[in-house]
Amino acid sequence: MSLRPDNPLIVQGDRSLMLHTVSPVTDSEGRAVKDDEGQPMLREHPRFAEARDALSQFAELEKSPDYLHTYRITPVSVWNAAALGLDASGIAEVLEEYACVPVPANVLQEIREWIERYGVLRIERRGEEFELLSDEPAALADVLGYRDIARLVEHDGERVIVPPLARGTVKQALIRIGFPVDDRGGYLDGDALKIDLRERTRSGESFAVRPYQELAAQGFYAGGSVLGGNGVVALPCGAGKTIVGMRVMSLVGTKTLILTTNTVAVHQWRRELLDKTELSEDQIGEYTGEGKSVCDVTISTYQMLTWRRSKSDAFEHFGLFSRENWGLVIYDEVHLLPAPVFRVTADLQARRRLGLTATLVREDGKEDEVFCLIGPKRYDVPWKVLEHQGFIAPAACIEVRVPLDDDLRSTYASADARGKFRVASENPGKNEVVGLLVERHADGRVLVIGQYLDQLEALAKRLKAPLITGKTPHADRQALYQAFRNGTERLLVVSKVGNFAIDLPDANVAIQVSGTFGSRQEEAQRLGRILRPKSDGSGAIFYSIVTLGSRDQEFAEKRQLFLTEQGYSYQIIEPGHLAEPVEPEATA
DNA sequence: TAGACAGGAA
DNA sequence: TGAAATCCTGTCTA
Repeated sequence: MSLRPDNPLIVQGDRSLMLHTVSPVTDSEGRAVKDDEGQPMLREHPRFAEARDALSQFAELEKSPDYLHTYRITPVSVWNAAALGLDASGIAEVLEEYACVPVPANVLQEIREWIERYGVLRIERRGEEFELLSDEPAALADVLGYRDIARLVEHDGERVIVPPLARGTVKQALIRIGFPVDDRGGYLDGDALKIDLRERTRSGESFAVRPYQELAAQGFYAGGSVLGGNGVVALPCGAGKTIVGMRVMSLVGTKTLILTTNTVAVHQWRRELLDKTELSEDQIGEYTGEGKSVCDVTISTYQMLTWRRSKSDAFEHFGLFSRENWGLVIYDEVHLLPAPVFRVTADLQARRRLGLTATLVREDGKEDEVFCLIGPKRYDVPWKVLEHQGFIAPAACIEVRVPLDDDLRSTYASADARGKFRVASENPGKNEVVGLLVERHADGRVLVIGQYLDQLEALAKRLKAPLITGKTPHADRQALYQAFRNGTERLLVVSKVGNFAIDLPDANVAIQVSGTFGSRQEEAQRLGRILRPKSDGSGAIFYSIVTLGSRDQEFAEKRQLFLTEQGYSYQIIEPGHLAEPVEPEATA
């Protein structure tokens, strides 16, 4: 391969990828154009966007400073790509298509080895037994050399039998040594249950599954074959993951257990199912602290399942998994799945399992557990694609960098690492900026979102706006959200309660004043709050306010990674420029 | 019998 | 890295 200097990508020998976001502007004779100060003029690299979209299929964005984005290729990122049908030569083609210098041969070799490992080992059903198989006897012998593997399986010298209850544990142990198993062991069908979607919702609106929702459901179901039936569907907030869940339920047609993060989500699922399926009230049960009814479709929370009287006791409600002959388990917000649920899920490998999430990334690095216990990624679609199709609102992301006052600077300097983060996060200078932004969007529906209660209380007071935190009783929250929806309240200050499960369709401005260390998925959830398409097709604006040159700013960069990967770019503006108007982008 | 609240867990 | 939110159960009051 020759040098192609016009391309944006450099593939390095350590499997990191560097992608240029800009290129110099040249005149008709190919000379770099300089600006007034003699600096070369830059524009977005013409191949940047397509390269980014291609890379996101199999690589993870690691850093995204202005001019140069760094990606990393990891085993799990490659295996997820493999499960979607991408092969080593496909990945190599993408890398070579966009690289400006030759792609190191060792990288291509490593990718090939990883990909080939996916499927080297298979679990298949033989009669009543599950067998671990490989077309390469050497590979099988190799993994049996690990004591952790050997003690889990029964090896009679010829066949390797996986005890049904060890199916998940074996897969976990194998992925840890770098062998993701292609589990074709199939499923128990569960008790049949006819679940039809309605063409008109109970509230009377016409209802149809959107094309991408149908593709996601079919991608998971795989025609009912052992090639599907497990795995994860990743869609942005507001893109209707619940509907994908329902469509899968109607395809599988069986008693279903749905697990969610909190009781609000439990109620939402039930409401949605009643609204859009033919299931009746007495077929859908809620199994929570408020009431424990087990029906054909039962919705519960992760905490319910992982509750125990004390540390040494058994999990009290695990029985729910065997109370009914479930044929499908749906894991809502699968990126938040707690560790003990992994353990139960390991025993559930004979049931179909669907994970739903906006961001497959976990901050605890347990992507490999999701991969082998729930399953590989079956479907995702870049957020920007749904934006172009009008299913989510276009959004502009803006970072405002606020300096720290002199008197706080010494407090900051003398604080330890975590103290620094807190001081910078709660920088009172931010409050003034929030004030300006709220004035600027006087006609908007504005959410101010933050992490620290003191800071939020001060802001609520200053803005004369209602504050919603974990302490706010549920009835009061409902009332405030309702007031926001019908327009009597146009400004709400919310704590972490605002991260999940609140449906505020008309919110079009979010102002983030502080966030969890470097949580990518939190940033995504928060942007998600304003992505519901607006009735007039207008766009949304997401402001992230950070303290200039502080740890706050460093963590903000990390938080932005997922959204950058999805094609959002953060425009940086100084507080002094807030007087200039910023118009939301209109839908193209 | 419902609601409010405390306590512990992860 | 830590703060905040959540959940569940159990107990108390009315």
